[in-house]
Amino acid sequence: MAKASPDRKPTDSELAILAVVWERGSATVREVYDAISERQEVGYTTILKFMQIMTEKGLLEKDATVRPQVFKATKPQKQTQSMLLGDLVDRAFSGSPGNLVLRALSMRKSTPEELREIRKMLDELEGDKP
Amino acid sequence: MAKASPDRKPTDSELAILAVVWERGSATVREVYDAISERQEVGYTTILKFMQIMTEKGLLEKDATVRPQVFKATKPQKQTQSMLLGDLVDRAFSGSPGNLVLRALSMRKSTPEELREIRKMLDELEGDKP
DNA sequence: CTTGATTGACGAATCCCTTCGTGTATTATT
DNA sequence: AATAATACACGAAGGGATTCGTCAATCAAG
Repeated sequence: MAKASPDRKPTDSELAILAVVWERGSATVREVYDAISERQEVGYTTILKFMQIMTEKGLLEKDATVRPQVFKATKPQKQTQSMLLGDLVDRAFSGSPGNLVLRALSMRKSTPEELREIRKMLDELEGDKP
Repeated sequence: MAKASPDRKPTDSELAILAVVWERGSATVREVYDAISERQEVGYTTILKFMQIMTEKGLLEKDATVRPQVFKATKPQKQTQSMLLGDLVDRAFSGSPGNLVLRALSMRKSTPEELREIRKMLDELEGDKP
């Protein structure tokens, strides 16, 4: 069988598209275009081309049986997030996730609920080690 | 005066070089080359070219008065880390740092000391809000 | 069934990252 | 000082990411 691209990291532009698809579960080219063009000046065919390439790469898959064909992500958001994070940790944080977490927290943008969530996660992690 | 690139995000290769420079405080081309070529097959002139371009971009600055010229980073590591993190949060985590932190923690690679550090940071953040 | 508007496929142009080859300047050694 | 080794500058090639223009296919109205 033909080997696709061995799990490359999506580019910034590709991530922008993935974000829309993840949020909606699935999306047509026009839906993605509408969402992105709110923030950036970009052409419809540009988005289309990207989504075609992403389909070739295996980042998206399309259902061509329906007319405005709908795309969905082949990999769940969480998995891609983990990959991206691991990459950043290795490359910019000396392989230390804790290091990264500290810096992320110091950005002071987390809501109280999030902080509570994080604390709960900490409890689990530490309780894990009796 | 000529406007440099307005704080672009360093590429992966540039980050690899920055990592070496940050760790040493400053470094010559050969030092960076030695460090990186331990892990990757790469040419000396390739590293040199990168460091020249990075100097043009303003990522590095060099002291050319000494003979094996020494380079150092123009921006502190923490600042670049924050930029990279903010970028990733916006692009892949819906702008929610807490979201990112949770996922980073779930990677289970943090040491107990790091977890303690993180808890301390949490305490500060929550205490901050009387 | 025509016609106008969307949608989809393709190819080409451009830009920037990445990688080296080559030639020159500088330092070290004898 | 002569020669070898190292360091530096410059330019150019290769490739992938981006961006669009163009044209064919499909759909919605009338």
